[in-house]
Amino acid sequence: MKIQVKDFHAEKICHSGQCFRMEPINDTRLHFSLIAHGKYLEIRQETDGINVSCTEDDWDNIWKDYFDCDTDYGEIYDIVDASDPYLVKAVEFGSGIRILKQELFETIICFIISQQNNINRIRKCVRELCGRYGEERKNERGESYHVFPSPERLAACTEEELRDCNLGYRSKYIVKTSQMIAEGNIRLEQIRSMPYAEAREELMKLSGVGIKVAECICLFALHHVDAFPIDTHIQAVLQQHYPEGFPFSRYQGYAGILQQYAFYFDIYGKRQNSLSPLLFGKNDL
DNA sequence: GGACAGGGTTACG
DNA sequence: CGTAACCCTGTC
Repeated sequence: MKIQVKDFHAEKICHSGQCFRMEPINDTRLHFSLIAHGKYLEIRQETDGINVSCTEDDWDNIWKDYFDCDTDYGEIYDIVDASDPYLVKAVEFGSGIRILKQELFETIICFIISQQNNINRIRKCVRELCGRYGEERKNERGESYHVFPSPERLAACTEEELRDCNLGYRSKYIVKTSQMIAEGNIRLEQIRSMPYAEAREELMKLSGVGIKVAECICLFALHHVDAFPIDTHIQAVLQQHYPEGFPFSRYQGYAGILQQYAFYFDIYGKRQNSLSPLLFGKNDL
């Protein structure tokens, strides 16, 4: 099914570090698979939108919102301070990145895994976790895929079992956090309806969730767009380009999105950076 | 081939 | 409140 949508760059989204179950198909740069909400989706990049492998119903009920398609990301360019060359460049470089609305439990676990870790390895860990503990299903072509495991399933794992997924010391956090959620001590339903500050505070009660991970969960699952996770990259950016402080008040309602663009620019924008398997550019579709 | 770092958090002192 | 320790793998 063909979807007309502006400012949608599948490849950049895939590598932006906010999601870990979207992958290139056959190392292409235009064709991607994604597993979420128990479903398998393929996305093909077109010049004026994307082609998706789902029914119209699923697009309307699931994916449209998942990709935040009701938000006009073109607005971002208009509100960025034209006299801030760093941000102008970052936003230009990251154009087409959207902030996804991912599932809460999955996002919690993925970002616990993300600490002291890099994107490729996070992907590998998550793939392993899903392969072992996620329910198996078949896509339209009869190929099997695994959905993200339930809190109950992960709560039943021992720390040692999870270590086999190369999770290291994070295994303990994942068992504990899954147990807290499965036993109902922390209620995800409630967190979903909380305002940003409250949700962040509640998330930090989970084992292995500190301020940075909580901010990531707020931004990439709960769509609190003022969340502003500060990792080592962003820390360096703030020090280098905003010694007087980042103008948060100017960018209310956009801080998280700008953070994501800055993060992406910092990782891939410098060409000599070996992390970058590809050279992205503005006209690089 | 060993050392180091990779989107931090916890548990100490 | 600052800082070591946590685990593993890809990279140089």
